[in-house]
Amino acid sequence: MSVVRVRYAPSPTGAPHIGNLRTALFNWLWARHNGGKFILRVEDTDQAREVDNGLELIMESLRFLGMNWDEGPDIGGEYGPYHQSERLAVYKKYADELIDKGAAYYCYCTQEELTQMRKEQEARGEPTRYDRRCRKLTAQERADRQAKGLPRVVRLAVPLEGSTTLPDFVHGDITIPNADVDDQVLMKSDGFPTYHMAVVVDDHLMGITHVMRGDEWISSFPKHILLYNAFGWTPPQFGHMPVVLGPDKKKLSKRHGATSVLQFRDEGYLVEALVNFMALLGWAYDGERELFSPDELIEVFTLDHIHSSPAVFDRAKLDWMNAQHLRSMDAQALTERLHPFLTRAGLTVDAETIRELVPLVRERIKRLDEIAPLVDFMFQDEIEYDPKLLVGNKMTAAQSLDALRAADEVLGTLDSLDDEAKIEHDLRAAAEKLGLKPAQFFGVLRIALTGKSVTPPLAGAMKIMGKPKTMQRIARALEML
RNA sequence: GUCCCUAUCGUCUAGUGGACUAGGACGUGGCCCUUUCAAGGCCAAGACACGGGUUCGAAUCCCGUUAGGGGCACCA
Repeated sequence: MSVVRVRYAPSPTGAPHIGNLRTALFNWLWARHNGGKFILRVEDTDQAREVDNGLELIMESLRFLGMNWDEGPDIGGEYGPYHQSERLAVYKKYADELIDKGAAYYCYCTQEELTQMRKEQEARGEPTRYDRRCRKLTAQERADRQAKGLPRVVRLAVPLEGSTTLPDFVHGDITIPNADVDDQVLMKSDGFPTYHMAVVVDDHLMGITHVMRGDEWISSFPKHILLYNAFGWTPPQFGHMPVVLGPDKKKLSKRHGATSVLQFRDEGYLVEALVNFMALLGWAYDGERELFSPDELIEVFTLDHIHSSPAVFDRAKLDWMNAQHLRSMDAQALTERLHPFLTRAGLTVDAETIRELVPLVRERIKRLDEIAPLVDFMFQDEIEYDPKLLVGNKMTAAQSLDALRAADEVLGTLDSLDDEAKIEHDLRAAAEKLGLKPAQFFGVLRIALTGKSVTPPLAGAMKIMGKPKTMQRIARALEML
């Protein structure tokens, strides 16, 4: 069996969104599953649409997701160059070959002629397509135009009869009458190839074995197969991936909020979760198991389970999945991931302390960025809160006072607050002695210590804050009561 | 308009003619646990778009209908 070679071939028009990257992921998984090659190629044949840092954003997204490539514009490879704009001579050569074979022809129609033609077709209620007038040019007419040096494009001479069968491993074979296929432009008048020309030539030259691309390409699929036929090349295996939709069932776009993985990364989603989630968008293992590490995905990913219908991107499930990965993650790794999110929130916390924070927060956050508001009180010098909160529901000020005094006394006798189990035990005993429910007792203490009604467990928090800060907060609360 | 693709719980999906009174997960509701919040456990509601065939038998095959989506560029 020949080695699997797949590619991700985006055009550098901005940060790739989840939909594009999901397709890239399928390619990458397939390459890794087979020990094959994953190639990054830049489809920059439209100068007008290009964005300056487009390629950089694409590479950054891929790197973040851990999708490493074996050949690409930055690292080269034996099939380079990997920028289509640097392969112009190659396309020219193959276009000439098609002309020589009679499988393509020069077209001298101007933009104006074409729009005029389409307008008339529309008026007559006909499908809009090139009417092949230049294909019908006589040798004399052709020579005349050539002599005048008129701008020209190269068009594919689609067979007038018959039909073409498009082999697709996700949709199954699709057969299209050739009469429905337009004489597509292959080479633009500026010497650049169109997507159709470049993709076929490059996939063939680069030895691509499987093409997985978005569903939106299926309508130009016939042109591609026809081109392979015209060249006498064997096409790679094709699979068109279902599109990813937003919650409104429309194709995912910026309108739906975050769509770039870079944004997701900044919001505190884990690579592991993002990869896991994207893999399950249009692909399933067995319908039962759905939590996978990237390595596990590589192992179990196969083409036969790719869906043919579109999938809606469900943020709630991503959140759940992120939380799952957060919990199963190694403590040290989680510590490292959490660090920047604390720093960014203005909290200076050393790695050792974050390590202690991990068991306190890992089951309470769904995203990394949720850590700061959860633990900030431990690192601030002063906390602000409404003293009224010190008296809980169904409690009197006297009871709160008793609770805080008891806590002050219990904690005060301890050398340090390092023994969480002991603290908890002693505090519970104190509550019982006062005839207070744990919820009431700890509720008051929680406000005194944190200023919030929702926090991680108190014993763990006190341990991290240390005795002086803890005692000082209780004292301050006592003053306010 | 025309060509093409798609159609199982709200969402992601399992299902490839009989094991389907259609399974799992997210979400939702309830209960349990509980130091708040989570997490966890248990339970519940919830789907084969519609209509025709084919077949002893259809979520599964075929044909229509409907509804979504995509294309119809010297854009990818």
